[in-house]
This record gives sequence, C-alpha cells and structure tokens, in this order.
Amino acid sequence: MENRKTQIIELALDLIREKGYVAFSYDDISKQLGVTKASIHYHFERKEDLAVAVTDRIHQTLKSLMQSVKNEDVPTEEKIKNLINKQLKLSGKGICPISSLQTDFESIPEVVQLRVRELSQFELTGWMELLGQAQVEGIVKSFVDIEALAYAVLSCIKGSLQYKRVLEKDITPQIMEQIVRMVKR
Amino acid sequence: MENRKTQIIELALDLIREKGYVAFSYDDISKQLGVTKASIHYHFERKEDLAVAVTDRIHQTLKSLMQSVKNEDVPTEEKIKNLINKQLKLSGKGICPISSLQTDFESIPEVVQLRVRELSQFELTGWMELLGQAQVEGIVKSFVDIEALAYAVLSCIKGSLQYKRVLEKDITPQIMEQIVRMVKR
DNA sequence: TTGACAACTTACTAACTAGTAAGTTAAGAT
DNA sequence: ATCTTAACTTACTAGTTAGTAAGTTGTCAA
Repeated sequence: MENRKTQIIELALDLIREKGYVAFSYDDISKQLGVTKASIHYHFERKEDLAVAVTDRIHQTLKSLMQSVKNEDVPTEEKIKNLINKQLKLSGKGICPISSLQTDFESIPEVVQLRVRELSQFELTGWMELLGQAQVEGIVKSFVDIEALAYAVLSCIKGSLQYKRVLEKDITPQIMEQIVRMVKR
Repeated sequence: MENRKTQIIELALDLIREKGYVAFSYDDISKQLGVTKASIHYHFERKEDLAVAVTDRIHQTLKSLMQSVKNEDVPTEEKIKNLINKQLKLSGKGICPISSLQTDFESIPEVVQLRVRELSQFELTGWMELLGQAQVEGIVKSFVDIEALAYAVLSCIKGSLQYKRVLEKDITPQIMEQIVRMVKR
C-alpha cells in the first residue's frame, strides 16, 4: 500500500491549507486516518520530511497544471483566465498552500524554506511566461513590467482566497475581473 | 508602569508579523523583556487577551493612518500612493500583521477571529472610500467595481511584503507601479 | 510607620508536541 | 514451512506550551 504515503501527503497538504505548518500535527493526521501517530513517523520520520514531500507534491501539481493550460488550443487571454480559475479551485475551502508556507516562513525548517523559495519562484516564472506571450500578442501593453505584473496577479489570486475565508464572501469573480482589467491594456 | 502593557502588545505585534499567532509564545516575549513568563500572564491572563489587545492596537494605528492620509492637502492620486507607502513601511521586516492573522484564522480563538474579520472589513472600507473619491474625480473609470478594486489593491500590498521576505528581493516599487496602473483607467 | 497596591518571581500543573524503541501482524516470495 | 518485509501498535522520552497559586519587592499615600 504505497497509497498510505500519498494519503498522508494529501492530508498534510489539506492541513497546511487550513492551519499552516506550525499548527498542524502528526496527531491530526493519525486521527483522520485512524492509525497511530507512530505509524505516520514510520512513513515520514520527521515533520520536515513530510513538509518537503508536500512541497514536492505542490510543485508537481503546479507544473502539470501550467503545462496543460499552455497546451490548450485557445487564445492566450483564455489561457490566463483558465489558469486563474484552476489555481483558485485547487485550494478548495482553505487558502493557497504556498501562501500558507510563505506566512510560516520563519518557523519552517531550512530545507523547507528553500523549497518554498524555489516553489514561489517557479510559480512566478510560469506566470511570467504566460504573460510574456500575452505581451507579444499585444494583449499586454509593451511598456508593462511583466515581472511586476506576475507578482500582482499572483497576489490577487492568493489574496482573494484569504478574504473569501475570513469574510465568508466569495469575491473571486470580481477579483478575476480586476486581474483581467490589469492585464489588458 | 502602564508602559509594560503596551510594550508587551508591541512585542506581540512584532512576533505576529514575524511568525504568526500560533508560533509565538509567552516565552518569546518574556525573554525579550528580561522578565518571567508568569509576569506576562499578570498583564494578559490568556493568550487570546493579548491577541485582542494586539488587534485593537492595529485597528487604532490603521485608523489614524487613514485619517492622516485623507486629511493631506494633496491630489487623491498622491493620497493613494502615500497610503500604500505608509502601509508597506509599517510592517518593517515582517509581513502585514492582518495577513498573518488571516492565515492563522482557523487556529485563533473565536474572539480574535471576530476582531480579524472586523479589522479586514475596516481596512477594506477605508480603501473603498479613498478609491470612491478617485472615481468621483475621474481617476478611476466609472465602470470599475470599487469593492473589487480595493480587494485587489490590498492583495497586492500584502502580497508584495510576503514575496519580499521569501525571495529576499524588494519588488515593492514595481508592485506600487502596477497598483497605480490598475487604479488609473 | 503602616498599609495598600502594582509588578513582579518562584515553583509548579496539565496538556500537548515531535520523536523513538521494541514488539506485532499479515502477505508474498523462496 | 520459513523468511522477509512493509505496515503497523504499544509504550514510552524529552521538550515545550499555556496557565496557576502563592509568595516577594518597591513605591507611594495616609
């Protein structure tokens, strides 16, 4: 049952989305799986090992998500909208797990810090490529700083999830519109 | 020494900016002040009492900040830029404390959740007023959804602080430019 | 000088955390 | 039939946390 390992990773990812790295515990996971805490330690000796597995999992998901969007046979503007929607849907009830790990940055082990930094850079670069394409096609004006635009777009996506949870009000469609407005012209 | 109380609040605020609510402890505070943990409990019986005091402190700071910006005798566009800059400078080396508490939302006591919700709404409303003024003056186009714009602006401000810390790269000036581009037209 | 009070300290407790060591079970291969 | 191995369990340790109870010190007013 190589399943258990991925099951644990998936659960840890959910918990990071919900409460962050510091707040979640091996006890949370073991109770939800109906096994003992020690059996989680059997699969992931240390909490940081689990955290690294989670960041790898996020990286992989993000990579295939971006690839699938870029290979779609639709206009670039549609690709952008699709990527936003898919990233928003990924987090479900919680917030973006990368954001969560960024917030806990000073409390996570060094190995995990490194992964989170790489992950953030990877996500950013992916968006810069897509927005760069949009600029070539004239959707984004030529004077616009693509890197800064990518930062802004990502901030809006992550921010909308944050506000959705706290204010119990789904403003993702309106935020989406603002992002589109930001990108076009 | 009614000072001690505010000293503790200020320190807790710093720690929340750095590590969040869950990760900071009474021990952190007592060690930095050179007193015992029990003496922090003397001033704030429970951690949630301290957290409530911190949210009140943030509320007050934000209120006076917004009032001072709104009373400035400069064009509305300048007021917007000034408010962004002041909010960015407030957080220093850490992230926005409201963002931090939003991320820890599911782990904070109910009383604190309520305050964080109110605080988020207060900040948002303040920005909506300023952006509404800009719309009346024609800086912001009439078809733009002011509420959504406020969400986007705030997300960018908070996001830039997050990325600044993780990527060790200050992109606040460029983000600032994106926000201005978003607001104008 | 006494007494009241704020601001502590010392010395705990109860609960929870990550992590470990040693033993158990079930299934599949030789 | 026995061996191996993955996937556990039981039963701990050691450290940290929030929180408490009771006693101490310094200041200031009557």
